[in-house]
Amino acid sequence: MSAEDRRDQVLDAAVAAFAEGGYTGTTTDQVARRAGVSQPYVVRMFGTKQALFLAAHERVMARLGEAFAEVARAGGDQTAHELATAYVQLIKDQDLLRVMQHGFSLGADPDLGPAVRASFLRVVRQIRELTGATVEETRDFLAQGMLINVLVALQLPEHAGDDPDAAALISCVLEKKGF
Amino acid sequence: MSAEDRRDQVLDAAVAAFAEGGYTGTTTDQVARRAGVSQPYVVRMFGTKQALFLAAHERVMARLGEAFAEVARAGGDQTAHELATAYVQLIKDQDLLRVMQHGFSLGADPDLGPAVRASFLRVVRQIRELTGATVEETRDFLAQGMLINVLVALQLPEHAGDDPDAAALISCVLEKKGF
DNA sequence: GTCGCTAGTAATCAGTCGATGCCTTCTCCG
DNA sequence: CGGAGAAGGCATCGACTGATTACTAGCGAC
Repeated sequence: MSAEDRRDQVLDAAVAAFAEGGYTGTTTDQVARRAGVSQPYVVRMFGTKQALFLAAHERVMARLGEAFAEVARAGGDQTAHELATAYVQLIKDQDLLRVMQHGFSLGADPDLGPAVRASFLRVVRQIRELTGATVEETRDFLAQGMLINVLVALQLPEHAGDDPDAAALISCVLEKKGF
Repeated sequence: MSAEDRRDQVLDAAVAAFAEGGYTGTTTDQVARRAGVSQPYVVRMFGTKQALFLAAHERVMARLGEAFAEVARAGGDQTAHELATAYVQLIKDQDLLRVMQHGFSLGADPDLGPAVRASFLRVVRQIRELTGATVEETRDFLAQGMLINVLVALQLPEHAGDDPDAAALISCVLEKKGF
């Protein structure tokens, strides 16, 4: 297999593996097994585990950026609401959301922190440019997104049956967004 | 030292240690060193590392609940806004926020997931009871809180100088809340 | 005084993890 | 054919980690 195809394959595996387990909770061997290659090969392909995580995280954030850009190309008139719907659709692949969420927890890491900050700000800037929203509107948009992140990361939708309050909150947050 | 005092001391150390590093990224030895005791003692005191994290997480969420309850006792008339201010004041101790944030990423863990879900829902229920807010108002309140969590976890306030967009977002989110 | 209980440590074990070095296999080009 | 380079695995190392066991010092009761 060509190096580039293999790299993509390993990155897909890395996203899935890091989604459950996070950075420190995932081993390079788990990534390797998912990708069907050996653990040393994964390490050497990216140099270090840090670089592997950053590449996976970068891929996730890039995918989010592409999804938003596509909404803009479609060119509706309620861009903010359409972005929200696109976001909810995208994160039906919970792996994306989980890797992003784990990234948020790495802000204090001296090596990974700057990279995750940059990715986050890139998306924030993109949202503002696409919607032309005010800072306050951007804030509210982001806030809803972060709440969605937490609810899904907590697996509350899966456990909504256990708790009526949880069910009410979830349907309220995700209503009319096609979750 | 009495067992209870020592336990409190270790729990404080655990909150600080887990705040940076998260669950998998923190060793029981790091907790022990912070508390000034030996690593085996920490493990035996709580049985397992999981139980130690749960106790630390529980303490953090309990502290949050107490802060909210105190606002209710003070008995203002703009409870929601006062809760928000109390929240921002409380999480000036960033360790609390970080442990909470790390907890959110553990929702998929079969052992820790149910506990962090329960703690989260307990706080949600408390907010609704204290403010008498509608589900939508509760959602918006929570959403702002989750955005604050992410911004602080990303250490964006510390790095606001690097990026004008970041600075605008932060001041917008935390304005009038005394951060 | 010594017995028993509590707080706490030192030593150590068995497993795990990221990383490195060396070998093999395949393919393409001359 | 032959060799050079790329793809990829195997063996292994050194450090780390959670947990267990055995031991010691202090202290109140009888």
